[in-house]
This record gives sequence, C-alpha cells and structure tokens, in this order.
Amino acid sequence: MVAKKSTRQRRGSPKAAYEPSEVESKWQKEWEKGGLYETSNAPKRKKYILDMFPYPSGDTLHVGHVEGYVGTDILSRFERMRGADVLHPMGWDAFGLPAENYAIKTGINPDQSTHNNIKIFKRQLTNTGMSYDWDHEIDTSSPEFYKWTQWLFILMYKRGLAYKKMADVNWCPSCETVLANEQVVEGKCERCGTEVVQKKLSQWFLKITKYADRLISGLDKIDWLEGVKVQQKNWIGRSEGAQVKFEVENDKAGQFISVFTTRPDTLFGATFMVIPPDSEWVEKLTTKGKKDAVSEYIKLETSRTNKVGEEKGKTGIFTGSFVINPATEEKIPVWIANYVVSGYGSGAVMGVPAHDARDFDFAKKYDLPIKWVIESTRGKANESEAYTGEGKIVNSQEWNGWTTPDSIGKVIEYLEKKGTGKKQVQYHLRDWLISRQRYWGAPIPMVYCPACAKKGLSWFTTSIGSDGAGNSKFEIRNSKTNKKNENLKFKIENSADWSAGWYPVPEDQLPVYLPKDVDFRPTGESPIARSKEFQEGVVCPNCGAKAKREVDTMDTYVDSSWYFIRFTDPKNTSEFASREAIKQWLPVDTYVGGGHVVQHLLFARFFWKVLFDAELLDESAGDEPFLKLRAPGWILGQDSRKMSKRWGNIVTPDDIIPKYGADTLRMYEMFMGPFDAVKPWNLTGVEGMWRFINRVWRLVVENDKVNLVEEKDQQEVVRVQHKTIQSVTKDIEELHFNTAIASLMEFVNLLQDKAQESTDHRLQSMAKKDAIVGRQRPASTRPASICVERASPIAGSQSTVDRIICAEWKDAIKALLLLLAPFAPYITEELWHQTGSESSIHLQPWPEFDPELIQEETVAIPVQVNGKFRGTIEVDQVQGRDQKEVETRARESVPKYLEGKKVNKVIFVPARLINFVVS
RNA sequence: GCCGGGGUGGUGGAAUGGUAGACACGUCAGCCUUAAGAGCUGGUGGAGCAACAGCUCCGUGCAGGUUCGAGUCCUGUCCCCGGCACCA
Repeated sequence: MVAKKSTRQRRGSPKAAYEPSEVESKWQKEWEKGGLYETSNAPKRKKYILDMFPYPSGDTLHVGHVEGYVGTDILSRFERMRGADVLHPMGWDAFGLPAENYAIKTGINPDQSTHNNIKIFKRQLTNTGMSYDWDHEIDTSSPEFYKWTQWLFILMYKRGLAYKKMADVNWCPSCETVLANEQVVEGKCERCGTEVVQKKLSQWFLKITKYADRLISGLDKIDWLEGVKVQQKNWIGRSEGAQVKFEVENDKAGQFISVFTTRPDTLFGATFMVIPPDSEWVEKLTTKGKKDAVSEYIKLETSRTNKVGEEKGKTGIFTGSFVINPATEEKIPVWIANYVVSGYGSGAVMGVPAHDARDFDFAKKYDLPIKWVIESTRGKANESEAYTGEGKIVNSQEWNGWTTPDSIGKVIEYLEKKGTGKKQVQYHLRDWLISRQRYWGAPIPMVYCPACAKKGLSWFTTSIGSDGAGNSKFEIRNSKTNKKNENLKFKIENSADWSAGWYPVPEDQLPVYLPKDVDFRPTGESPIARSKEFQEGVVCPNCGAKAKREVDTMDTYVDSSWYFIRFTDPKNTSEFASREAIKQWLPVDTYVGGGHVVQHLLFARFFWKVLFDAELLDESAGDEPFLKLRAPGWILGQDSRKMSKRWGNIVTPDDIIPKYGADTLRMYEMFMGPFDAVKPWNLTGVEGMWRFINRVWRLVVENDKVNLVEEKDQQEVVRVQHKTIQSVTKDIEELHFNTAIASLMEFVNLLQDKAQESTDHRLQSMAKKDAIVGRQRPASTRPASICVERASPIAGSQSTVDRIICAEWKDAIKALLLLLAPFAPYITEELWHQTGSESSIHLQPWPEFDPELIQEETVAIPVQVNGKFRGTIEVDQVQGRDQKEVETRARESVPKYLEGKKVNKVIFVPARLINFVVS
C-alpha cells in the first residue's frame, strides 16, 4: 500500500527518506542505554501519572488499550519537559482467572503463560514509544508483591475489617467450583453451560461498608468525571428513612418485625407486609393450615434461576399470620413474595400499594386493600396507578396536612416518641467477599487451629476505653482468658467479628507462598487444598498445635487496590512502601483508565482510607488516592463494532507499527477525536497521519536553508509559533490531544507555505522570470531553499555547501519539534539530532510563549445587522477597541443593509463584534 | 423504569453566548508522471440566482423560550450510547 519502500523514495532527492523502522529501533536502543526515563529519588515538583495496569492475557494489546497509555505518555513527557519529576510506571495485574482457565485447558502452569504474555505486552509497549521507568515494574503474582498483599489483609484483620462468615456463592455443579459473578453468563457456567446454583460457604469479607459515608463524601474533593462519581454514589446507595416495628399478632405477641422505609409518611397506607422466601420469619409465621402450600411455593421460587436482567412476575403466598400496623393499630396480613430482596434493610417490607408501584401490582394481583394516604399537591391522584411522588398526608388522623419533605421528619419524631420506630440509614453497598476457591491468586494468610476452635479460642478485639477525643480504643485479647496478646503490636480501632480457631499468620512468616505442587484442575475444592507442601509444618500461632492454612486465595481486586502505592517503592523488602516514598509521590496526580468505575476504583479508595486511618500514609498524601481521573473512550473496529475476535476486527499496534511506525500510530490515535469519546478505527485516517509525519520530515530535512525575506513573513511565523505553543500547552494540560495536533498541523501548513515562498523567491532571483511565471514548479526539481540576505550558519555543519538559514525559521522548526516531541517521540528525536543538536529532545525544556507576540496587528471585526452576519472590517488592534472608529467603518462596509433604516441600538464588543439593531 | 453522556457536512470531529463546520479523511478538477503511487495547486454544508471575480436564502435531532445575537443558556419532546435495575 502506501508504505511500500519504493514509494517513499523521492526520485532525485539527495536527502534520506523517512524510514520509521530504522529511526525507531535506533532511538529505542539509545534511550535504553541512556536511562532516559529514570525516576528521580528526590523529586522537587512531583507528578505521578498512572495508567490502570493491564491484565496480561493471551490476547495481545490492541489499539484500544494503547490509547490510554499514549495519553499518559504524552502527559508524562510534557511534564518532564516542563521540569517536573515524573513517576510514570507500568506493571502487571498478573493473578486472575483467565490464566488459570488457560492452564486447566492446556496444562501449562499459569505462572509460565502469564510471564510469556508479560514479555509480549512489554515489547508492544516499548515499541509504541512508552516512556515507562521499567525499574519500577511490579508483578502482583510475584512473592515480593503478594507478601505485602497478605500483610495488608492481616492489617485489615487486626483493625477489625476482615471477618469470616457463611455466604451464598455461585457454584457450578458440573465443574464443582465456585464461580465469580463475571463467570456466570445468563445464569449458566461460562465454561460448561451448566445452570449455576447458590451454595453456602464460609467466606472472608472485608468491611467496606464501614467506610460507606467517607467513600461518598470523599468524592466531593477530587477531580473525576461527574458520571463516575454518580455511579459510585449509586453503588454505595445511601438512603435515609425509618425503621418501623410491627408487632406480630396472636400467640406470637411480643415479637416484632422491623421494616425499612424511605416513606414513613405513608405508614397509614400499609395494608400488608411482605417477606422474602428465605426469610427467617417464614417458618415462624406460617400457620399450620398454610404449611404445605407455603413450602411448595418456596420450592418453586428457589428452583427458579434468576436470570440477569429478566423481569420476574410478582408472585406470593399468604402465611396465615398478621402483624399490627403501629399507626392504624389494625392487623394486616403477612405475605411471602418473590419481589422482596433479602439482605437489604431488615429483609421485610411494609406493603403500601397506593404509593409504591411494586406493592400496587402485588395488591392488584392478590386483591389486597389499597388505601390512599398521600395527595399530590397538583390535585387528585389517578387511581389506576400508585402515586409515588411528594404530597400532603391525608386519611392519617393527626398526621393529616403534613407535607413532604417536612412530613418525613415529623413522622419519624412521632414514631420515636411512641417507641415504634426510629430514623435509619441504609446502604446498598455490601461487604466485599474476597475468598476465591482458586489457585492463581494470593493465599489468604490465615491459619485454622482445630484445637483452639474446640476450646472456642481466637483472638478478638476488645474496647479498652476512649482516647479522649471520643474515639474508642481497642486491643486484641484472647477470647477465653481475656489475656492481652503481646505478640501483636498495633493499634486496634474496632471490634471485629471473629471465628473460633482462626489466627493470622505471624508477620515474620510472610509471604505464604503459593504452592507449586498443585494440580489446578477443578475437583470441587480449592486446588491448593491438594498441595502437600502448603500445609507442611503449619502450627497454631496461639497454642503451637498442628494447624491448617486457609486454602482459598484472594480476589485479584485486592492486588489492584494498593499496587499504585507499591509503584513508589517497588523493591522495598521491609515495608509495603516506605513513608518517605509515599510522601514523595502520592497521591496520584493523574489516573487514566477505562471501565472499573465501581469495583476497582471503589476498592482502591477503601484501602487507601484504611491505610490513612492506620497512619501508614504520610498525612500530606491526603485521604483520597487519585486526584484526577480520566477515562479514554473505546476504540471501535473499522466496522463500528466493538473490537472482538468474534468480528475479526481487532487492530493491534503490531499491525500498524511495521508499516507506519509508532509515531504515526500514536498521533493518529490522539487525533481521532476527544480522548474520552468512543470512536471507530479508520485505516485511511492512519494514512493521513502518515502523510503528515512525512510532511514534517521533509519540512525539516529539505528546508535547511530557508530565509524569510519579507519582514511580514518573519512576523507571521513568529506569531503563529507563539500561538501554537500557547494552544498546544493548554490542550495537553486538558488532555485535548486532538486539537493540540490540529494546531500543530496548522503550524506545519504555514511553515510549508513559507518555505515554498522562500524557494520561489530564490528561483525568481536565479532564473529568468518567464521560466517560472505561469508554470508549476515540478517537485522533483525543487531545490533546497536559500537565504541570501541574512546569513547565520549552523554550528557544526558537515555540509560543504554553506548552510544558510534565518533565525526566525530555525527557531520555528525548533519549537515545532519540541511541541511535537511528546506525541511523536522517535521522529522528533531523529530530526532534533539531524538539525545539529547533541542531547535528547526529551530532555529539553518545554518552549515558552510571549503573549505580546501572539497579538495580530489588525483584527477582523464581524459586522452584524439585526444579529445577521453581513460583512467584516479590518482594523488595527487599537482602533478595534474604539467604538466610534469601528462604527464609522462598519456603517461604510454594509451600506445596503442600513440604507433607509433607523438604527435603534448599536451593540459593540471591543475588538470582537459590532451589531446594528435596525427597524 | 431510574441515573449519567450524547445528537453539528459524505466521514472523524472544531467552535470563552459573538463570522458554524478549525484540523483531517473522502471526493472532484488541475500539475507532475510512459504508467501507478507519492508529491504539489485549487474546489468541496445544502438550495437557488448569476456565469470567470458576485449575490440571496436555508442550515448544529424536533418544538418552543430567553437575548441585539443561541450549536452553546432555559422548558418540553424524540432518538442513540453507557451504567444500574423489583433496594421499599
């Protein structure tokens, strides 16, 4: 196609043609030798610019992944040139299910396949011109890293933030293994297609719910995309309301069922209660006569697979029991129904059919009474559907007339006084289940001692008073003897759930190595359980008896919750990162990556806050880890579909770089559109950028003797140069790479025109006029431009011909290369050296602009009549601010629109616009 | 259903409330060439009038509004993309 070697060679040209592969491999080697991107040990003005590190899968990186990395690379190079000390690291989120599944299929150890993939990824990134400091590389699957992942888990445990409890998990009966939610596709196992069932297993959780409020409030002080913040808030799902107690009727009198409601003001309208099929109340409330029907119903409901996204019809069955509505003091029936989510709130719901759409549907279906207690301020409610809006309370005795939002507070006050309810805050966020019955992850560093378990022993945390500032102080004690455990040197902050017999692995025994003697094929238990070496010599840290290790591994999101801290001090063997390194580099200034809007970004913020509270971070780092977050948009295939093997539309850097070079790839990706927009790949666009890169090459290589004869040309070049510096600088800061490149193109277009004019000038002075006038000059015979008037030879020139060039031109080319350097690091480095410089362009200071030089002498002012554009006038800067002058000139310029009209008003914006309002 | 983000030429996209379409892709015409490619010059939102050089009208999903002036602000509405989804 375009890039065939022969097509690039310009016939008769004495200058070397642009060969990206030669240029790029040459400078890649040079940069590696020179340690160009070494991170400072003592940063003065630090910038931590971070990518979301990739999972090294068997598929190579495609151009979509590269987009974000190019963006941060440009930013990093830019900041370095501006004199910042930049930390720009890369590493590998190496643990995870795909590698393990691949291992199961092929028998190749995940350790091996992962590390092969890492090699490929690293090569691709290097070829693409990324300026990572590989001395800071990390690999989450290396013991040097996961030792600290385990250490952090124990920290959580000690702070009462890790606990073990029974939980429902996705279980594939055929593969006999637990599946992550992502592995359950439409209710079926993604590997074998078997229906996934729920199974109760004892699991480790991290208490992220404790941080719910701070995870919400922290969002206010960071520069993230609004959409991401909103999604996190929704995920946490804080809602305020009331807990209301309903007393059970008849022989169960004295027992209360609590419900959570955001609309206690509708309490008089509660005509029934609903509980989910798995509620503990089902057994207690089902009356004798209903037993068979209820158990049949529950059997039917629990056997139904809850397909994701599919709307279930609401079904239910009456338990036979009643509760008392504390407001009306009337008895209302308790139903079991499938539309109540267990595990949210108290697991029971008051049915207010008049003012809740779901309750309305249910009441209609089972013919339950509907009682209207809220009246819309806009008038009478339409009784064919529930009215869920705000309004005035009616039919509710002394509450009548209260209106939302005040009514809610008033009702809660009323209920509190009566002792039947209280204010309550609910969250959707659940504690984070981190246990995985999988091989390829960090082992959970806990030990189970059957002997201690028998005696009911464990370590637990207990309050030892307060610190005076209202915060409780805790310490760890033996659960039976209540004796303080002196081995544990840390401050405990909260009381932990605990399980008898469980102890953290002592810190000096970390890491708990992932065993190698493991057959990772699934048989129903965690693969590590079958390792012999894993359990060898394990003893109870409390009593010394023979004990067993936890055989589950941690969710890989645990690794990525703190990896960005490790980047600051990746080789530290005595701490997860030194306080000094944390102080120097954190928090992250700019974090770029797509997806993971809730999971990773929420978990990482949670970890950070825990570390902050544990005083393991320097205070200067603050309690939010990522100050600025941006997400690159998806790159779609050329067919506008998502890149996927299925469509065969994947484009990788390896498809582009051999033909066009990494500079073209980088520039094209940045020019496609706004950084965060979804945009389709287009090969002809790549070729366009290839042509631009070549134009830059020729502009510099072929025009080494340009002189700008006319003073106005000199001024124009200087003006545009400074304007370009201004706009490119601003655009990079705001990640508007597409418009930065557009300004660079305009600058190149101007320089090209000027070079040509200079050449024409020379030709005219050399040849007979009639040889040129009226005839196009063939490109192949175009000689290098020349300067005759103002000579300033370049130092160190090898050429036998005098190299003559004027200062303005030289300066402009220099500025162009510097501005282009972060985008196209290879070609700019090559041209920088070709124009006589010795040191790397990437070590040069970023060019400055002079605002005064940007000012044009004259300004074009649009003239409007009644807001319609009718012409422009050209006036100089000073006159352009003078209304009288502009008005006179403007009137002259558009006579036919003003003739015979009355000018009622003149709108004048100095140096910008004039508008005549006429009638 | 709810929450976010968007609808601008043939295409990707530019536009602090002030000349809509920067910059590119594509395309058309011309130069160069045995030819192809590359390169170079010029045109290119639509419609109409006028014929080299000029002019008019219409144009940012749709309908209104605010304003001297709206792609931009406000109200309503339709469509597309992403996320959440029986959370009481």
